[in-house]
Amino acid sequence: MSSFAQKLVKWHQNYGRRGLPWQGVRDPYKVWLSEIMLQQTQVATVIDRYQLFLSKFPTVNALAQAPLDDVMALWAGLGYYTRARNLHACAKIIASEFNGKFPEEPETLNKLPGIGKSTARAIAAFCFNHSASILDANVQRLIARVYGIEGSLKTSSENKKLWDLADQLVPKEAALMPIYTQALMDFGATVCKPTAPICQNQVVNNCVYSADCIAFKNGLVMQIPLKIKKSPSKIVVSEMLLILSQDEILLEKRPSSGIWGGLWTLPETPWVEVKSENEVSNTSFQLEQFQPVVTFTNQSIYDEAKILAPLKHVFTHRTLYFSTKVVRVQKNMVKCNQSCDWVKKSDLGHLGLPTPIKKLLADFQVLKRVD
DNA sequence: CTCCGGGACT
DNA sequence: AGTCCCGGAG
Repeated sequence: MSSFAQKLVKWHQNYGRRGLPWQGVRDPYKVWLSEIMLQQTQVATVIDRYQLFLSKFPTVNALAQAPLDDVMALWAGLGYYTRARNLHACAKIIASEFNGKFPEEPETLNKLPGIGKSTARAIAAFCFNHSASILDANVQRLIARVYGIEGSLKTSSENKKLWDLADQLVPKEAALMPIYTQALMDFGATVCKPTAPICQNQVVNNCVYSADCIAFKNGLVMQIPLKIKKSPSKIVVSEMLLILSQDEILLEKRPSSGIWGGLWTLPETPWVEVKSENEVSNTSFQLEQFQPVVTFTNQSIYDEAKILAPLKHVFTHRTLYFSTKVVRVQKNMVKCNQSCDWVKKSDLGHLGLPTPIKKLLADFQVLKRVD
């Protein structure tokens, strides 16, 4: 075994994370689900949702047969909703084309929707002892530091270098692949962290790679991996309508792609870009901007509605400010198109709602708080 | 409050 | 290179 893998596995025996519900699991369905959830999402957030998801959809066939809306509802709040749509699409393919059994080769897994190269290898390693390395952000950071790779990890040459190194470091015994792969993830998450890695602690630096790590020996740990400047996010403004009639609320189903794709939101105007935060409060909207989705039989219903102060929500590279008009109506005072539906307040829990909308409805006591 | 981290897809 | 969200850290 390479000394790298040896050290890592030994470290994991003593200090690896314990008690996570997907650890030690070899069932490809469960491993796949956990890996997709853990993409871009922290462990603490995933734990409960993973259990909930499995209790609702115990098998890949159960997931494949579920309506997409049910899957979206269960995913709501996790973010990156393309993952949920791909998850459902992938389950259908596994059920129909693979007889409900996940393929074992990373190359085959990688062709399925939502399963990239690294996730494919994680599934293959955990479930089938496949001897190929994962390369998620944790592993990239670890290898880049140990080998002192100072340039951008995004360039194709540096990226290839990382994959090559990662594969060279894999243990020879295939039976060690599950534990080694888990160890890679744990080490990046708890020792070779993006901020405050263990080796930067002046008192106790017990990192097993300190003697080998080029970044550590050259004092470059915090410079690696090179952080790319992100382009400033645009500021957009919108207005939403909280339309209530008795125990029902009017919601709009968003198109399946784009922001909050496939989720249910309040009817809203198109998002208007403004140049600075100052312009947010003096951006005004008109009833016509809700067409063709929603209109009222009487203009005054809109004009006289109470308006709530703008709320802020930050995306990767959009910052949204949305104000909300609250309208209480009879249903026949509203005209809406196909993308809208009246939903009973008691049914809101079954729908996929974006986090800020959920929060707004909870604050407005339309939706009962879940936490 | 602001900032930052984290894969797949196009 | 740009598009997708959220929660935790600071």
